[in-house]
Amino acid sequence: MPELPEAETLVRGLRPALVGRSIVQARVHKPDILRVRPRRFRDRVRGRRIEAVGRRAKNVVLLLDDGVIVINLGMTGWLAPLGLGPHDPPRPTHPAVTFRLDTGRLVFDDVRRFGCVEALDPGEWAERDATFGPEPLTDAFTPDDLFERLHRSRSPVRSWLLDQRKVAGVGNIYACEACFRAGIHPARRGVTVTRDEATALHAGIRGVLGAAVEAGGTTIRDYRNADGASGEFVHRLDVYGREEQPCHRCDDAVERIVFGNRSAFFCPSCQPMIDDAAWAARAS
DNA sequence: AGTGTATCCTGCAGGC
DNA sequence: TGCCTGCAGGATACAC
Repeated sequence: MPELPEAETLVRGLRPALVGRSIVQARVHKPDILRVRPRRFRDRVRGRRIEAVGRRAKNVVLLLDDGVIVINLGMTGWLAPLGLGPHDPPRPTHPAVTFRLDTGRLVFDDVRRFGCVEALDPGEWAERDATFGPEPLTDAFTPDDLFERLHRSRSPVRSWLLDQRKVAGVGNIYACEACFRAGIHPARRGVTVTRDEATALHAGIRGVLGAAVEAGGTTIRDYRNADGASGEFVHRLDVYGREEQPCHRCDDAVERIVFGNRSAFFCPSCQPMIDDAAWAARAS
């Protein structure tokens, strides 16, 4: 569920509550949320101090005085700071890991348990960090770079955008929205995207992610920020979840198709399909 | 190598 | 009411 804007919103809410706190002990309620045995995990985090709270791709990153906790929220994961501010968020319903702090506690709550909590040493974290593509809201992400790499791929653009090694933090909602903003059919092969279209896609990705961060993310069903509040960007989506509703640009009906086992939403008029044959004809 | 599919898990909505 | 199917914001292990 959470993509870059949702993880970023959560991080911004957690930061003031968590920086400077120490982890007294961790309790693992659902061991399948870890990648190591619970005992090993507990040993790695016990007694550590939280120096900083950040985000990389869709992950919440707790920088410790010795090591790093990386939390992948999966589809339904969120972090509840309890006893750390004036108001508590709603009570977690499916706690997977609880960090008992010197003051209060932090609960990783995850209904579907697709999330993952890891305790890495600095070297392991550097390795992991290097597997992610550029952060789309930083200068490391440029239109030229996007074009050069996308143009070499035969993947559908939507699928390419979901690959965290290509661009960090983009998920299904914002991939669909960015394609709409750029006028690119989500199933078009990367190789068919022109330099101008890649520039528009770059602007679309940045625009939609930036606006969604400002709006506190998108709540379709489960997403909650650190206060337990919903994300308001759901009201500003152009195509995602809007099957059969009028396109905000041309009034035609938004369509839904499935590929890569996931729904893609698009406007058939604003985002015409260009397949290999059409691409060949256009190139000649 | 690079793409596409199936799968992990739970909850909910809709059809009958 | 209850049972069934399909669907969900992610990531990855496989098949080709």
